[in-house]
Amino acid sequence: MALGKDYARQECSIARALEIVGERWTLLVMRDALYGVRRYNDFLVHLGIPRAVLASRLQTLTEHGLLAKRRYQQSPPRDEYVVTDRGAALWPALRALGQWGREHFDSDPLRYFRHADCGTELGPYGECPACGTAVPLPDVEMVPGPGLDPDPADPVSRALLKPKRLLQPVHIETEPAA
Amino acid sequence: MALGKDYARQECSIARALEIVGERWTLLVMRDALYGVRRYNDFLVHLGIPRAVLASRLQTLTEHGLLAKRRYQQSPPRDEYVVTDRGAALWPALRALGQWGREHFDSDPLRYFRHADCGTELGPYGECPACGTAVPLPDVEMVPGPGLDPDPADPVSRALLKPKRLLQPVHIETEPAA
DNA sequence: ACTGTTGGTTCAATGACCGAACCTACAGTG
DNA sequence: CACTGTAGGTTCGGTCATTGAACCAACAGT
Repeated sequence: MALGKDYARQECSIARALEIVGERWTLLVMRDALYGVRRYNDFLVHLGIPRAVLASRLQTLTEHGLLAKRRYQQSPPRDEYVVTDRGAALWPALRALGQWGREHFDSDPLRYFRHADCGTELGPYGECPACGTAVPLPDVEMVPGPGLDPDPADPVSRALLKPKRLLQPVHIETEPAA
Repeated sequence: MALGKDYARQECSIARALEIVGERWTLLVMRDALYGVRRYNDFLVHLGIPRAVLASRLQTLTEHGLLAKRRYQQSPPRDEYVVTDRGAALWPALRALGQWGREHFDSDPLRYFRHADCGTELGPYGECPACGTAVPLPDVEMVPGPGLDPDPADPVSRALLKPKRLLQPVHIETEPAA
Protein backbone atom coordinates (compact mmCIF):
# COMPACT_ATOMS: atom_id res chain seq x y z
CA MET A 1 0.00 0.00 0.00
CA ALA A 2 1.14 3.44 -0.76
CA LEU A 3 0.40 4.56 2.67
CA GLY A 4 2.12 1.49 3.87
CA LYS A 5 0.05 -0.44 6.27
CA ASP A 6 2.48 -1.01 9.01
CA TYR A 7 3.43 1.77 11.31
CA ALA A 8 5.84 -0.55 13.04
CA ARG A 9 7.03 0.41 16.48
CA GLN A 10 4.23 2.89 16.94
CA GLU A 11 2.66 2.28 20.30
CA CYS A 12 -0.44 4.25 19.71
CA SER A 13 -4.09 3.63 19.02
CA ILE A 14 -4.03 6.29 16.37
CA ALA A 15 -1.35 4.38 14.49
CA ARG A 16 -3.35 1.19 14.92
CA ALA A 17 -6.40 2.90 13.46
CA LEU A 18 -4.40 4.29 10.57
CA GLU A 19 -3.12 0.85 9.71
CA ILE A 20 -6.74 -0.02 8.94
CA VAL A 21 -8.16 3.16 7.50
CA GLY A 22 -5.06 5.22 6.72
CA GLU A 23 -4.53 4.21 3.13
CA ARG A 24 -5.55 6.44 0.32
CA TRP A 25 -9.29 6.37 -0.45
CA THR A 26 -10.16 4.19 2.53
CA LEU A 27 -11.77 6.90 4.64
CA LEU A 28 -13.67 8.22 1.65
CA VAL A 29 -15.01 4.74 0.99
CA MET A 30 -16.19 4.58 4.59
CA ARG A 31 -17.72 8.03 4.30
CA ASP A 32 -19.69 6.94 1.26
CA ALA A 33 -20.73 3.75 3.00
CA LEU A 34 -22.05 5.77 5.94
CA TYR A 35 -23.89 8.01 3.51
CA GLY A 36 -25.66 4.93 2.24
CA VAL A 37 -23.58 3.86 -0.75
CA ARG A 38 -23.47 0.08 -0.90
CA ARG A 39 -22.62 -1.12 -4.37
CA TYR A 40 -19.32 -1.42 -6.15
CA ASN A 41 -20.48 0.60 -9.08
CA ASP A 42 -21.87 3.39 -6.96
CA PHE A 43 -18.63 3.76 -5.06
CA LEU A 44 -16.85 3.73 -8.38
CA VAL A 45 -18.72 6.55 -10.07
CA HIS A 46 -19.04 8.64 -6.94
CA LEU A 47 -15.42 8.47 -5.91
CA GLY A 48 -13.70 8.29 -9.28
CA ILE A 49 -11.40 5.69 -7.79
CA PRO A 50 -9.51 3.13 -9.89
CA ARG A 51 -11.40 -0.15 -10.02
CA ALA A 52 -8.56 -2.26 -8.68
CA VAL A 53 -8.05 0.05 -5.73
CA LEU A 54 -11.72 0.01 -4.88
CA ALA A 55 -11.83 -3.77 -4.97
CA SER A 56 -8.79 -3.92 -2.70
CA ARG A 57 -10.19 -1.41 -0.21
CA LEU A 58 -13.55 -3.10 -0.02
CA GLN A 59 -11.82 -6.39 0.64
CA THR A 60 -9.59 -5.15 3.45
CA LEU A 61 -12.45 -3.18 5.02
CA THR A 62 -14.49 -6.36 4.96
CA GLU A 63 -11.63 -8.39 6.41
CA HIS A 64 -11.25 -5.95 9.26
CA GLY A 65 -14.96 -5.98 9.95
CA LEU A 66 -15.88 -2.42 9.03
CA LEU A 67 -18.04 -3.55 6.17
CA ALA A 68 -19.91 -6.77 5.56
CA LYS A 69 -20.58 -8.33 2.20
CA ARG A 70 -24.21 -9.26 1.69
CA ARG A 71 -25.88 -10.92 -1.27
CA TYR A 72 -28.76 -8.84 -2.45
CA GLN A 73 -29.73 -10.86 -5.49
CA GLN A 74 -29.12 -14.46 -6.45
CA SER A 75 -28.98 -14.43 -10.18
CA PRO A 76 -26.74 -13.06 -11.34
CA PRO A 77 -25.03 -13.17 -7.93
CA ARG A 78 -24.59 -9.63 -6.67
CA ASP A 79 -23.19 -8.46 -3.36
CA GLU A 80 -23.45 -5.18 -1.56
CA TYR A 81 -21.30 -3.82 1.22
CA VAL A 82 -23.08 -2.75 4.37
CA VAL A 83 -21.61 -0.89 7.33
CA THR A 84 -21.09 -2.94 10.49
CA ASP A 85 -21.16 -1.60 14.04
CA ARG A 86 -17.41 -1.31 13.94
CA GLY A 87 -17.61 0.69 10.76
CA ALA A 88 -20.35 2.89 12.14
CA ALA A 89 -18.18 3.60 15.18
CA LEU A 90 -15.86 5.45 12.86
CA TRP A 91 -18.47 8.16 12.36
CA PRO A 92 -17.32 10.47 15.18
CA ALA A 93 -13.80 10.49 13.77
CA LEU A 94 -14.99 11.14 10.23
CA ARG A 95 -17.31 13.84 11.43
CA ALA A 96 -14.58 15.54 13.41
CA LEU A 97 -12.31 15.43 10.40
CA GLY A 98 -14.98 16.90 8.17
CA GLN A 99 -15.73 19.56 10.74
CA TRP A 100 -12.09 20.56 10.78
CA GLY A 101 -11.85 20.63 7.00
CA ARG A 102 -14.96 22.73 6.72
CA GLU A 103 -13.93 25.25 9.34
CA HIS A 104 -10.46 25.75 7.97
CA PHE A 105 -10.68 25.20 4.24
CA ASP A 106 -14.25 25.49 2.95
CA SER A 107 -16.02 28.78 2.63
CA ASP A 108 -19.56 27.43 2.38
CA PRO A 109 -20.82 24.43 4.28
CA LEU A 110 -21.38 21.50 1.95
CA ARG A 111 -23.69 19.43 4.11
CA TYR A 112 -25.57 19.86 7.35
CA PHE A 113 -26.30 17.10 9.82
CA ARG A 114 -29.42 17.27 11.94
CA HIS A 115 -31.16 15.21 14.54
CA ALA A 116 -34.06 13.78 12.56
CA ASP A 117 -36.36 13.61 15.60
CA CYS A 118 -36.19 17.29 16.43
CA GLY A 119 -34.53 18.94 13.45
CA THR A 120 -31.74 20.49 15.50
CA GLU A 121 -28.37 20.76 13.84
CA LEU A 122 -25.79 18.54 15.51
CA GLY A 123 -23.26 20.08 17.86
CA PRO A 124 -19.50 19.99 17.47
CA TYR A 125 -19.24 16.43 18.76
CA GLY A 126 -22.14 15.07 16.74
CA GLU A 127 -24.51 15.24 19.69
CA CYS A 128 -27.92 16.86 19.66
CA PRO A 129 -27.76 20.16 21.59
CA ALA A 130 -31.52 20.17 22.14
CA CYS A 131 -31.94 16.62 23.37
CA GLY A 132 -28.54 16.53 25.01
CA THR A 133 -27.84 13.01 23.85
CA ALA A 134 -25.68 11.22 21.34
CA VAL A 135 -27.63 10.72 18.16
CA PRO A 136 -27.67 7.20 16.71
CA LEU A 137 -26.56 7.15 13.10
CA PRO A 138 -29.91 6.21 11.58
CA ASP A 139 -31.38 9.29 13.26
CA VAL A 140 -28.88 11.65 11.69
CA GLU A 141 -30.36 13.45 8.74
CA MET A 142 -28.02 14.81 6.12
CA VAL A 143 -29.14 17.83 4.14
CA PRO A 144 -27.23 19.59 1.36
CA GLY A 145 -25.60 22.95 2.07
CA PRO A 146 -25.07 26.01 -0.11
CA GLY A 147 -21.56 25.00 -1.19
CA LEU A 148 -22.75 21.90 -3.00
CA ASP A 149 -22.92 21.70 -6.78
CA PRO A 150 -26.66 21.70 -7.56
CA ASP A 151 -26.30 19.65 -10.74
CA PRO A 152 -23.54 17.07 -10.42
CA ALA A 153 -22.65 14.67 -13.21
CA ASP A 154 -22.84 11.30 -11.53
CA PRO A 155 -26.10 9.77 -10.36
CA VAL A 156 -24.85 9.03 -6.86
CA SER A 157 -24.06 12.66 -6.20
CA ARG A 158 -27.46 13.55 -7.56
CA ALA A 159 -29.10 11.04 -5.23
CA LEU A 160 -27.20 12.57 -2.31
CA LEU A 161 -28.68 16.00 -3.03
CA LYS A 162 -31.89 14.96 -1.37
CA PRO A 163 -32.04 15.03 2.42
CA LYS A 164 -31.59 11.52 3.73
CA ARG A 165 -30.63 9.64 6.86
CA LEU A 166 -27.24 8.11 7.33
CA LEU A 167 -26.88 4.41 6.55
CA GLN A 168 -30.14 4.53 4.60
CA PRO A 169 -29.30 3.08 1.18
CA VAL A 170 -29.06 5.65 -1.60
CA HIS A 171 -31.63 5.30 -4.29
CA ILE A 172 -30.27 5.74 -7.78
CA GLU A 173 -32.86 6.88 -10.27
CA THR A 174 -32.66 5.17 -13.60
CA GLU A 175 -32.03 7.66 -16.35
CA PRO A 176 -35.18 8.93 -17.99
CA ALA A 177 -34.71 8.46 -21.72
CA ALA A 178 -36.14 11.85 -22.62
CA MET B 1 2.48 11.75 -2.75
CA ALA B 2 1.67 8.17 -2.29
CA LEU B 3 -1.66 8.92 -0.93
CA GLY B 4 -2.12 11.32 -3.73
CA LYS B 5 -3.08 14.72 -2.54
CA ASP B 6 -5.89 15.48 -4.82
CA TYR B 7 -9.22 13.89 -4.35
CA ALA B 8 -10.46 15.66 -7.42
CA ARG B 9 -14.19 16.05 -7.86
CA GLN B 10 -14.86 15.28 -4.23
CA GLU B 11 -17.27 17.80 -2.87
CA CYS B 12 -16.72 17.07 0.73
CA SER B 13 -15.01 18.61 3.70
CA ILE B 14 -13.60 15.23 4.63
CA ALA B 15 -11.88 15.00 1.27
CA ARG B 16 -10.60 18.54 1.72
CA ALA B 17 -9.18 17.60 5.11
CA LEU B 18 -7.58 14.49 3.73
CA GLU B 19 -5.86 16.45 1.02
CA ILE B 20 -3.99 18.16 3.82
CA VAL B 21 -3.50 15.44 6.41
CA GLY B 22 -4.30 12.29 4.47
CA GLU B 23 -0.83 11.34 3.33
CA ARG B 24 1.12 8.64 5.04
CA TRP B 25 2.73 9.77 8.30
CA THR B 26 1.07 13.17 8.33
CA LEU B 27 -1.44 12.47 11.09
CA LEU B 28 1.24 10.80 13.17
CA VAL B 29 3.44 13.85 12.81
CA MET B 30 0.55 15.98 14.04
CA ARG B 31 -0.09 13.59 16.90
CA ASP B 32 3.54 13.89 17.97
CA ALA B 33 3.39 17.65 17.63
CA LEU B 34 0.33 17.76 19.88
CA TYR B 35 2.16 15.54 22.34
CA GLY B 36 4.87 18.17 22.51
CA VAL B 37 7.43 17.00 19.98
CA ARG B 38 8.92 20.00 18.22
CA ARG B 39 12.26 19.16 16.69
CA TYR B 40 13.16 17.43 13.47
CA ASN B 41 15.34 14.91 15.20
CA ASP B 42 12.76 14.06 17.83
CA PHE B 43 10.11 13.39 15.20
CA LEU B 44 12.69 11.31 13.38
CA VAL B 45 13.63 8.95 16.17
CA HIS B 46 10.14 8.71 17.59
CA LEU B 47 8.37 7.95 14.33
CA GLY B 48 11.04 6.00 12.50
CA ILE B 49 10.09 7.94 9.39
CA PRO B 50 12.45 8.45 6.42
CA ARG B 51 14.22 11.78 6.68
CA ALA B 52 13.10 13.04 3.29
CA VAL B 53 9.48 12.22 4.03
CA LEU B 54 9.63 13.99 7.37
CA ALA B 55 11.12 17.09 5.81
CA SER B 56 8.40 17.07 3.17
CA ARG B 57 5.58 16.60 5.71
CA LEU B 58 6.86 19.33 8.00
CA GLN B 59 7.04 21.68 5.06
CA THR B 60 3.53 21.05 3.80
CA LEU B 61 2.10 21.17 7.31
CA THR B 62 3.80 24.51 7.74
CA GLU B 63 2.54 25.75 4.39
CA HIS B 64 -1.01 24.86 5.31
CA GLY B 65 -0.72 26.54 8.66
CA LEU B 66 -0.98 23.55 10.98
CA LEU B 67 2.56 24.04 12.24
CA ALA B 68 4.73 27.12 12.46
CA LYS B 69 8.48 27.20 12.15
CA ARG B 70 10.15 29.08 14.94
CA ARG B 71 13.83 29.79 15.49
CA TYR B 72 14.85 28.69 18.92
CA GLN B 73 18.57 29.38 18.68
CA GLN B 74 20.58 31.68 16.48
CA SER B 75 23.89 29.99 16.13
CA PRO B 76 23.87 27.52 14.67
CA PRO B 77 20.44 28.42 13.33
CA ARG B 78 17.91 25.91 14.58
CA ASP B 79 14.15 25.88 14.07
CA GLU B 80 11.42 24.03 15.83
CA TYR B 81 7.89 23.33 14.69
CA VAL B 82 5.10 24.45 16.97
CA VAL B 83 1.41 23.68 16.67
CA THR B 84 -0.82 26.53 15.53
CA ASP B 85 -4.47 27.00 16.41
CA ARG B 86 -5.41 25.34 13.18
CA GLY B 87 -3.22 22.39 14.02
CA ALA B 88 -4.60 22.18 17.53
CA ALA B 89 -8.12 22.13 16.09
CA LEU B 90 -7.28 18.74 14.66
CA TRP B 91 -7.18 17.26 18.15
CA PRO B 92 -10.83 16.17 18.30
CA ALA B 93 -10.43 14.25 15.06
CA LEU B 94 -7.20 12.61 16.20
CA ARG B 95 -8.70 11.75 19.54
CA ALA B 96 -11.77 10.22 17.95
CA LEU B 97 -9.59 8.17 15.67
CA GLY B 98 -7.48 6.96 18.55
CA GLN B 99 -10.58 6.16 20.55
CA TRP B 100 -11.87 4.02 17.73
CA GLY B 101 -8.55 2.24 17.29
CA ARG B 102 -8.32 1.54 20.98
CA GLU B 103 -11.84 0.20 21.31
CA HIS B 104 -11.63 -2.05 18.33
CA PHE B 105 -8.04 -3.16 18.03
CA ASP B 106 -6.11 -2.62 21.27
CA SER B 107 -6.58 -4.82 24.27
CA ASP B 108 -4.99 -2.53 26.85
CA PRO B 109 -5.28 1.24 26.80
CA LEU B 110 -1.98 2.84 25.88
CA ARG B 111 -2.61 6.32 27.20
CA TYR B 112 -5.22 8.07 29.29
CA PHE B 113 -6.23 11.68 28.90
CA ARG B 114 -7.43 13.59 31.91
CA HIS B 115 -8.61 17.06 32.75
CA ALA B 116 -5.61 18.43 34.61
CA ASP B 117 -7.72 20.75 36.78
CA CYS B 118 -9.83 18.00 38.31
CA GLY B 119 -8.15 14.74 37.35
CA THR B 120 -11.25 13.34 35.64
CA GLU B 121 -10.68 11.17 32.63
CA LEU B 122 -12.01 12.75 29.47
CA GLY B 123 -15.30 11.59 28.02
CA PRO B 124 -15.83 10.15 24.57
CA TYR B 125 -15.75 13.54 22.88
CA GLY B 126 -12.74 14.82 24.76
CA GLU B 127 -14.89 16.81 27.14
CA CYS B 128 -14.62 16.73 30.93
CA PRO B 129 -17.58 14.81 32.33
CA ALA B 130 -17.14 16.40 35.75
CA CYS B 131 -16.86 20.01 34.67
CA GLY B 132 -19.16 19.54 31.71
CA THR B 133 -17.00 21.68 29.46
CA ALA B 134 -14.63 21.29 26.56
CA VAL B 135 -11.08 21.04 27.88
CA PRO B 136 -8.50 23.31 26.26
CA LEU B 137 -5.49 21.39 25.01
CA PRO B 138 -2.97 22.73 27.52
CA ASP B 139 -5.25 21.46 30.29
CA VAL B 140 -5.30 17.92 28.96
CA GLU B 141 -2.94 15.71 30.89
CA MET B 142 -1.66 12.59 29.19
CA VAL B 143 -0.70 9.66 31.39
CA PRO B 144 0.67 6.29 30.27
CA GLY B 145 -1.58 3.25 30.33
CA PRO B 146 -0.88 -0.41 31.02
CA GLY B 147 -0.38 -1.35 27.38
CA LEU B 148 2.66 0.87 26.98
CA ASP B 149 6.18 -0.56 26.78
CA PRO B 150 7.79 0.51 30.08
CA ASP B 151 11.32 0.68 28.64
CA PRO B 152 11.29 1.94 25.06
CA ALA B 153 14.45 2.36 23.04
CA ASP B 154 14.24 5.94 21.85
CA PRO B 155 14.54 8.93 24.18
CA VAL B 156 11.36 10.58 22.96
CA SER B 157 9.24 7.58 23.88
CA ARG B 158 10.98 7.54 27.25
CA ALA B 159 10.19 11.18 27.77
CA LEU B 160 6.54 10.50 26.93
CA LEU B 161 6.30 7.91 29.70
CA LYS B 162 5.97 10.66 32.25
CA PRO B 163 2.59 12.30 32.66
CA LYS B 164 2.57 15.59 30.80
CA ARG B 165 0.23 18.12 29.34
CA LEU B 166 -0.49 18.34 25.64
CA LEU B 167 1.47 20.92 23.67
CA GLN B 168 3.97 21.17 26.52
CA PRO B 169 7.39 20.58 24.89
CA VAL B 170 8.88 17.18 25.62
CA HIS B 171 12.04 17.26 27.58
CA ILE B 172 14.70 14.87 26.32
CA GLU B 173 17.16 13.85 28.98
CA THR B 174 20.73 13.77 27.82
CA GLU B 175 22.14 10.31 28.17
CA PRO B 176 23.91 9.74 31.49
CA ALA B 177 27.35 8.36 30.64
CA ALA B 178 27.23 5.69 33.34
C1' DA C 1 -27.01 -13.29 -31.55
C1' DC C 2 -26.32 -9.06 -29.66
C1' DT C 3 -26.18 -5.58 -26.19
C1' DG C 4 -26.04 -3.94 -21.50
C1' DT C 5 -25.16 -4.31 -16.43
C1' DT C 6 -22.49 -5.57 -12.46
C1' DG C 7 -18.37 -6.73 -10.38
C1' DG C 8 -14.50 -7.59 -10.86
C1' DT C 9 -8.89 -8.95 -12.69
C1' DT C 10 -4.66 -7.91 -15.35
C1' DC C 11 -1.26 -5.01 -17.08
C1' DA C 12 2.25 -1.32 -18.12
C1' DA C 13 3.51 3.22 -16.58
C1' DT C 14 3.83 6.57 -13.06
C1' DG C 15 5.06 8.26 -8.84
C1' DA C 16 5.51 8.04 -3.71
C1' DC C 17 8.07 5.86 -0.25
C1' DC C 18 12.18 3.75 1.73
C1' DG C 19 16.92 3.52 3.55
C1' DA C 20 21.46 4.76 3.09
C1' DA C 21 24.75 8.03 2.05
C1' DC C 22 26.02 12.54 1.76
C1' DC C 23 26.18 17.67 2.89
C1' DT C 24 26.31 22.14 5.63
C1' DA C 25 26.98 24.92 9.60
C1' DC C 26 28.49 25.28 13.79
C1' DA C 27 30.43 23.94 18.81
C1' DG C 28 33.65 21.80 21.67
C1' DT C 29 38.05 19.54 22.59
C1' DG C 30 42.98 19.08 22.51
C1' DC D 1 44.52 23.72 13.53
C1' DA D 2 42.44 18.88 13.16
C1' DC D 3 38.95 16.08 14.79
C1' DT D 4 34.54 14.76 16.56
C1' DG D 5 29.70 15.49 17.36
C1' DT D 6 25.01 17.49 16.64
C1' DA D 7 21.03 19.36 14.11
C1' DG D 8 18.69 19.60 10.04
C1' DG D 9 18.41 18.65 6.15
C1' DT D 10 19.21 16.92 0.44
C1' DT D 11 20.26 13.33 -3.01
C1' DC D 12 19.88 8.96 -4.93
C1' DG D 13 18.74 4.23 -6.53
C1' DG D 14 15.43 0.55 -5.62
C1' DT D 15 10.88 -0.92 -4.31
C1' DC D 16 6.09 -0.85 -3.98
C1' DA D 17 1.38 1.29 -4.29
C1' DT D 18 -1.53 3.79 -7.40
C1' DT D 19 -3.42 4.83 -11.85
C1' DG D 20 -6.11 4.23 -16.06
C1' DA D 21 -7.15 1.40 -19.70
C1' DA D 22 -8.21 -2.96 -21.32
C1' DC D 23 -10.04 -7.30 -20.61
C1' DC D 24 -13.10 -10.96 -18.56
C1' DA D 25 -17.28 -13.53 -16.70
C1' DA D 26 -22.08 -14.23 -15.57
C1' DC D 27 -26.27 -13.24 -16.54
C1' DA D 28 -30.77 -10.44 -18.39
C1' DG D 29 -33.38 -8.53 -22.00
C1' DT D 30 -34.74 -8.27 -26.84
